[in-house]
Amino acid sequence: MVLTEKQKELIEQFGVLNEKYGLPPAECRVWGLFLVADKVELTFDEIRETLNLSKSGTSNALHTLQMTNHIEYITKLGDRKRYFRCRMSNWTQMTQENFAKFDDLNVILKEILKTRSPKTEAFNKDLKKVTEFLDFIYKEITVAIQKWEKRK
Amino acid sequence: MVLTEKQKELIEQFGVLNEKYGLPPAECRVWGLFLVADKVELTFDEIRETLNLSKSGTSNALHTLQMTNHIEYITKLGDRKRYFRCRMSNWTQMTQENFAKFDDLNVILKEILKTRSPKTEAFNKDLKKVTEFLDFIYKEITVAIQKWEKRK
DNA sequence: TTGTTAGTTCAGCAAATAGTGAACCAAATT
DNA sequence: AATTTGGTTCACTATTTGCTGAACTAACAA
Repeated sequence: MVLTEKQKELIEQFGVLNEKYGLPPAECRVWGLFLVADKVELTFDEIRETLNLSKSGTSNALHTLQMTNHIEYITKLGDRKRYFRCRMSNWTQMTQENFAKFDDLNVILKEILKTRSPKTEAFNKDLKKVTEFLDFIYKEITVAIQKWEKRK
Repeated sequence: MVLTEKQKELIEQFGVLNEKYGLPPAECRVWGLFLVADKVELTFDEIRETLNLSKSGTSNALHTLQMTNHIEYITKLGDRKRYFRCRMSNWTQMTQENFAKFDDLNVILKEILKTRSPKTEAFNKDLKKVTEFLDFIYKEITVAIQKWEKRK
C-alpha cells in the first residue's frame, strides 16, 4: 500500500499527539494508518510493509490496540489472514475512560483531605472545593455523554 | 520535616497515578508533598531533604511544576529563600487543559476526514460522527465549567 | 575579599521503554 | 513428510528519560 505525502504527514501528526499522552510511536502509527488509509480493512503484512515495522513490532502494536479496544479483526472463510480495522464506535467509551482519571485522582484527594492537619484551614477549604469541583465535572460529563447517546 | 507513614503512602499513591499520565516520579512526589504536608509553604531545602532528592532534581521538579501552574512561590522581606506553595485555584484551568487534548485530536481528525478517499463511505460517516461527538463534549465541558464558576 | 546561602545548569550515568531479528508454533498446502 | 503462510514470543539492542553530583552564578554577609 502506497501512502501520499499528506497521509504520511497526518499519521505523524496523529502520532506525535498521542505519544504526548503515553502511546508508543509504533502503536500511534498503526492506529493512524487505520484512520488515513484508503481501505478500511488492513492485513498484518500491509501494515508492516507500509509502516516499515518489524514483524514483532507490528504484532505487539496490533495486540495492544486490540486490548485498548481501538481496533479489532475479522476473518474470512477460506482465508487464514486476519483483517484488522478500526473500532469507530469506541470513542464515547474512550472519552469516559479519560475521565476515570479525574475520578481516581478525586479518590486520593479526598483521602488526603481526611488525613490533613486541621491547622491549615484555608488550604483544606480550597482542597475541599477541588474535590467538589471534580465531583461536579464528573457528573456533568456523565450526563453529557448520556445526552449524546440518546440523541443519536 | 518528618512525614507520617500515611503521608508517605499518600504521596506515593498520588505519584503512581500521575506517573501513569506522564509526570516524572520526582515531580509527582514534590506535588504530592504540597498536598499532604502539615505546612502550606515549603522551602527548597525542606522539599529536598524530605523527599531525599538531589538539588538538581528538586530544582527541575519545582521549575516544571511552576511552568504547568501547579505551584508558585512567594518571597519574604529580608529573606533570600523562596517559599513554594501549591496553587489551589488552578484546578478548573487544569481540567480545561486536559480537554484541550480532545480538541487537538479533533483538529487532526477533521483534517484526516477532509483528505479521506470518498470510497469508504461508512467509515467516513463514522469518523464524522466522532468529530461531532468531540465537538459536543468540548462544548458541554466548557459550559459546565462556566456553570461552576458562576455558582461559586 | 573571602565566604556563605540559595539555587541553576550541565555532563554523564542508570533505569525504563520501544523496537529488532531470530527462533518458534500452528494451520494449511504440496 | 516437507514447505509455506500468518503470526507470536523472546533475547538482545538502541533510544529515551529521570536523576545525580559537580561546577557554576548571583546576591548578600563577615
